[in-house]
Amino acid sequence: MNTAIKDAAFNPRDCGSCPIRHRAVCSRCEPDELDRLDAIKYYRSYEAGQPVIWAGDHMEFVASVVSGIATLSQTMEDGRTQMVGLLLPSDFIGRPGRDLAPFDVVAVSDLTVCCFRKKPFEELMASTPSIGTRLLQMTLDELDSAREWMLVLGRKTAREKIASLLAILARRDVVLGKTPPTSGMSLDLPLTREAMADYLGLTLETVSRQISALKKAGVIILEGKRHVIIPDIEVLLAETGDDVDGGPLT
Amino acid sequence: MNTAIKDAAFNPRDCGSCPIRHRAVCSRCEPDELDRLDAIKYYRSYEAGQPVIWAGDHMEFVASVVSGIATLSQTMEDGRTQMVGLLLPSDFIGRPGRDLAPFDVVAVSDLTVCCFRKKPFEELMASTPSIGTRLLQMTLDELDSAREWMLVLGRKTAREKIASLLAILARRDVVLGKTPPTSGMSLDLPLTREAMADYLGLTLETVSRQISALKKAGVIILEGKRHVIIPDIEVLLAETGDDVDGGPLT
DNA sequence: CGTTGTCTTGAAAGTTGTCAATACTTGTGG
DNA sequence: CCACAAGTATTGACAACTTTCAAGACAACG
Repeated sequence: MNTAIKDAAFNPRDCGSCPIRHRAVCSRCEPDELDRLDAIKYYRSYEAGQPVIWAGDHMEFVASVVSGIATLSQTMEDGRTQMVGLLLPSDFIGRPGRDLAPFDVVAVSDLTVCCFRKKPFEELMASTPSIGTRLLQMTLDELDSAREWMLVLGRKTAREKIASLLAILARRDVVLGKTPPTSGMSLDLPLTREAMADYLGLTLETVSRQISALKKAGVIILEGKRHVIIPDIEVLLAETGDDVDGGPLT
Repeated sequence: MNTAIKDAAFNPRDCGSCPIRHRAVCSRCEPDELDRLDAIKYYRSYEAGQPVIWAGDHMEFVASVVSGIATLSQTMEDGRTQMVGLLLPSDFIGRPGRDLAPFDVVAVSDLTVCCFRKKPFEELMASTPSIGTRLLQMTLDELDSAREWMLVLGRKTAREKIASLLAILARRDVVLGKTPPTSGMSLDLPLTREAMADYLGLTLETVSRQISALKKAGVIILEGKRHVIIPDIEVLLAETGDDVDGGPLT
């Protein structure tokens, strides 16, 4: 709750100071296009744990994640759930041209999103190629990572799954400049054991056991439950089962 | 091989008679736009089993599947492979704006594709909104189905996976008008047991056993190895583990 | 008619899930 | 300030499911 207020510290009316200005769906817009987007945008915040959208809901808006983390997931009748996406700042929520949400979206941390009413956004997109082009690029990237995740879900062992998740989180922190890709780097887990299990297609007990196993093997060091130190990044990458040619974390 | 020749029976220079004209990436093009696409297109055929692209290759073209079936898949160093897409007529291969292929593409039946050299296609896309718009729509659809498949891979049992695959194939035949969605409908499996296993994240032995189990339970009837009769479609859908509200095969 | 690729089935082993008990952390209220 | 409750995480024992290894059936093809 405090976080949400703090995160809204930039001027919510000024796209120029927006922290996701250069990566979100609007990143290719010219100043005049940005003005038109500005006219239909509004911010919305959710507390950690709150639902943003339920599968089957009518979507009245599309949105960009400004700060915080949300998950995209699917739940079966008997309660089994599978996460199908992790939404980080600059990621896009919703789909122009469809009005029923196919998946649940839940805030896992305090979350602020920049919403656009769907109808005006669709009209704007039709007249503004730079939005559609950027959205296509983002969607193709997401499709590639969904397909990479299918390999993890379908073919990797529990231990490889955990190592893969840690490697992904490490790579993301490096890309965002949070830490250099050195040995000895550390990272915070943004997810509970249960959320990790939902991401990886495992039970939370198996997640816990495999994290303990990686700790016992010296691949990672735990500080508390959520902070991980990686003594040797290459050792971690070797545990993912992936090809490691072409250098680490590229 | 005969198939490839037969499939090329329509005039390959006339987009008007193209069997995927109304569903492929070009489906929204006006006649003049089609002429420009026409100028950079060429057909290419592959025999069943042949590779179309290897992961890591430079992509010199993008393409639409005209006839036949191809798979998109990923292989680990030790040989474990996961299929991440099934490419059917009208599906798009390749990605504007990237020149290394992220996945292997293999023809599983005789295959004919309509290729566009990548550079000219990208230029044309920049000046022809109807292509980009259609490609965005197709990519969003593929992303949704990739995410649905993540639930299958991560959370379903072997039996549910087989039932889900059969349900998908049945739904596709209904949508294409090959058969009405009646009880007693039948379908041909376009994949070997091994390819099904790669799609479902199973071994081919488990695929075989679960097909036998569904047969023994009366959910399906086998005629030969590749032809399936579905006595009661709702019984099959119940085996998928999915919610079946809202009518079958919708 | 043998070869090859595909498919089925069995038995044993291994991995992961299930059920259960316990510990740790945090926040609330007495 | 302490006690308690709730949420989160760890660990053990056992069960269940899927894989692995192996043998053999079946069909297509030269």
